[in-house]
Amino acid sequence: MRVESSNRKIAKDLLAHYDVHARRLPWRAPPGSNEAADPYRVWLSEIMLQQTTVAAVAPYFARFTDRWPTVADLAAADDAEVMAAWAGLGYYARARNLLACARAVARDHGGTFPDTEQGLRALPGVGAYTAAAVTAIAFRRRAVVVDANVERVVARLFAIATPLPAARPEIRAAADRITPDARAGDFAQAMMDLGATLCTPRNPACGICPLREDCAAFLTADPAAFPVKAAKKARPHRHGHVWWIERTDGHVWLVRRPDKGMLGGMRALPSSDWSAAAPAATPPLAACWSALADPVTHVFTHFSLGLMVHVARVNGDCLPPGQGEWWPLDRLEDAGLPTLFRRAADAAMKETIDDVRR
DNA sequence: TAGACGTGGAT
DNA sequence: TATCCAAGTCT
Repeated sequence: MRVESSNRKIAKDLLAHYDVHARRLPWRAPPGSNEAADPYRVWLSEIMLQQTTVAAVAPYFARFTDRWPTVADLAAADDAEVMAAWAGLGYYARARNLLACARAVARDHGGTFPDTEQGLRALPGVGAYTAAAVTAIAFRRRAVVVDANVERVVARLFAIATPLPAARPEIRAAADRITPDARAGDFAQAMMDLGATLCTPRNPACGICPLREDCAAFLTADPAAFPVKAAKKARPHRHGHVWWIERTDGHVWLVRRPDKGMLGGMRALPSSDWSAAAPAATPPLAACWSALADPVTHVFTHFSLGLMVHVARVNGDCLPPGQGEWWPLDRLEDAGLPTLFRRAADAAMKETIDDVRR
């Protein structure tokens, strides 16, 4: 009985704090308003926010909802336009699944999102977290929403010493116990706001935390030590080559990467495989190639990469092998290149300018 | 189930 | 500069 009331107190304290301090975000209904959140906007925001900060998402969310205001609009969109609009946000499988999901909703669900976790979970790109979040936030049904914020807050509230990821079942059970029957969506967003603003990974602001007196970790010497995490592996380095083929009339040769694998489905510069041992430089076509002095480097989640940039200028008769397109240099931003290739392009174009100066 | 899968900001 | 990390999902 005491435990149960303690769990209720956590939700009560947190919701009271949320009613005053909720962040105003473009995909949220205004605070205090009783208007229902649009499932399309909630879903879109949840996909964009996966492993991605609010600050990074905000401009993309604005552009997407402006250009495709409804799930039907998005379902009818051109693949290449959606992929280009996603460029720079990362984890491009999300964009491919976003389109597949919108089309599934349009085709199989009459343009209306399923309103249960099970129904949502069956959609492409919708996992346990997103299904629960949309259920709770957009449809105002009880669901246990567990993301990295909730994991951290819960691990601290109950001083869970089991390291992640083994602690997941324990954390989920605890999250279930403190999730209220009413306002589960607000509760989930309140937990995430708390994790993002006060109960942060480092230097948590325990002094002003509304759950301070409910928190077991606060009673320890180092609340930030929770959640305990397993050690990480070192990040390997890979090497490769990238080819800047510029036509004298101001176009560059772009290809589309295969749907599977790194940067799948995105426009790109032609490049070699990326491997631990530096591969030999075998250009895609015969031309007068010059290599830039410094490689373009980029750090991905599971490896870092250095690409040698090779530049060639060719005449209008040239046609590189394989699938690709000549893209006008003066609107290269519209090509939607992932950051790695955008940097390689910047380096190649800077070199070209330096050449002209010489 | 552990690894693949991007990016940029904070420290 | 190096490391961590953010509203995870898929295989």
